[in-house]
Amino acid sequence: MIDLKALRENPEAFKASQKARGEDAGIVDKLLRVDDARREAIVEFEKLRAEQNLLSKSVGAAKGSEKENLLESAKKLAASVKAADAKRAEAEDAAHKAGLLIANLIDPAAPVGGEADFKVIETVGKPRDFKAEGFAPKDHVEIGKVIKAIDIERGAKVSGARSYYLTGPGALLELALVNYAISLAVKGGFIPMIPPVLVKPVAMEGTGFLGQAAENVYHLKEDELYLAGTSEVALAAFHMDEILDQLPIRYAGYSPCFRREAGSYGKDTRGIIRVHQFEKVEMFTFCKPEDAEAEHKRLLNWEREFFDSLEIAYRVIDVASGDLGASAARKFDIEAWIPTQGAYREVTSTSNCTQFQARRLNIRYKDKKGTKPVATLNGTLVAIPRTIVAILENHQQKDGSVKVPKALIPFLGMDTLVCA
RNA sequence: GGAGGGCUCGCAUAGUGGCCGAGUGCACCGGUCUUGAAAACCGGCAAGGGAAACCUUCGUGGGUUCAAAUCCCACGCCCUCCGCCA
Repeated sequence: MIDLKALRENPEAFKASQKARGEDAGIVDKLLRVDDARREAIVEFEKLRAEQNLLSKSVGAAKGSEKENLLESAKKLAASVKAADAKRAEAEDAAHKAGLLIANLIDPAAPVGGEADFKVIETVGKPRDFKAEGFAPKDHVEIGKVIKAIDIERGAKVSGARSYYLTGPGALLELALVNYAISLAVKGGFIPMIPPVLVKPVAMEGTGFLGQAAENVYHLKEDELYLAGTSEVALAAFHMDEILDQLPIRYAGYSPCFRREAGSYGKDTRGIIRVHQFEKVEMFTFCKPEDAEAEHKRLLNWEREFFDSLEIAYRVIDVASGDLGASAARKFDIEAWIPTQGAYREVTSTSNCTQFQARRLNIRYKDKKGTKPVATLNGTLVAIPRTIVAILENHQQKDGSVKVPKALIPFLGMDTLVCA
């Protein structure tokens, strides 16, 4: 939810933000109108209600025929109070619904444009030169078969397209990555969490996933629950309706993630780059709004450290306005080099959601001036399938085996994944 | 799935139709006293909207009533017992 006061004071900023996202700017004016109507209805109702409260009190004190007379007018008043209340409820509902449609105000520092208009902030490491080493790299599907780490055929047989089994070394690799990521997170002061992934509409809506992103969410109609696409949902909602007194609070959530991948037909159909279910360790921070920007950099740095230690070339991009989620004011992605694609591909993503989610979820803190929504931020520490892709492809050797990056060896218990 | 008990301002509780937005204790914050602390005493202390008057909120949503924390209905959550499953 955006700040309605800020909207009233500067609607142009919100229109510009909507435009930069490639979304409807007209809903800004519409929201202003319904918000006016809402406030009018509230004033009208409160006026009548105050009158009724007064009158009611005098009824209790009165006696005899005076009481009869008072009762008479009180009854009439009760009817108009009821009507005004209904009108108020309707106006509030309309304003609330209109409010939910507007995405978070974009950080003016974010590059404006579509998916392709990102800015490269930094490129780290050099893509490995397989030509110089004298062999052509295999893609992760092939390597996965050779070392028996990934079984996509059987994944499709059992669960359909975009499903897979991690087998033997693949399964061990996931566990090692998760343990490594969690150990780093704990060292960094994050509280590790294993959150529910089955969540209520309020959590989904509060984190901004029921707008534009709704088609990518699994919905269990029978139970009116959703399968979350990221533990961000349950971590954000953890403190719903609370007033937090020590900030920042940092959690590292480990959970499965579910994505319908609607509208991505034909994209990344090979391998495990884009799948319906995967595990992820996600960082999540609640902090003061004024600390959010610095915290965003911190989350990015933790992501960077993680990828540095996997010895994989990557770049960091500043995601363009048109490619931001509804909740994000700004987003940085890490893209790892994928040799067989000759391209950098997204492996992590960190978003500054400013006070947008906290306003919807009613998560606040107190300072001298009053109670205000906190800021929330999230960032991927490790998303398993894409990280496995990056490791297998970047660390493959001529003989078909895969070298394990040093940092991961203690967690995996071996330094090479060999051909089965 | 069945039976019962509960849900009030951080915690514990009081409150069975108007004097209740709501008392008390603990915790917390400020002050007096003290070398300092404790104790004692005094004051403050739920949230939201509003410039204010005032309005809203006693799990949630409906209803009855001039008036609901209080009466009625539905739902949610927690606890106990039974059944079922592990």
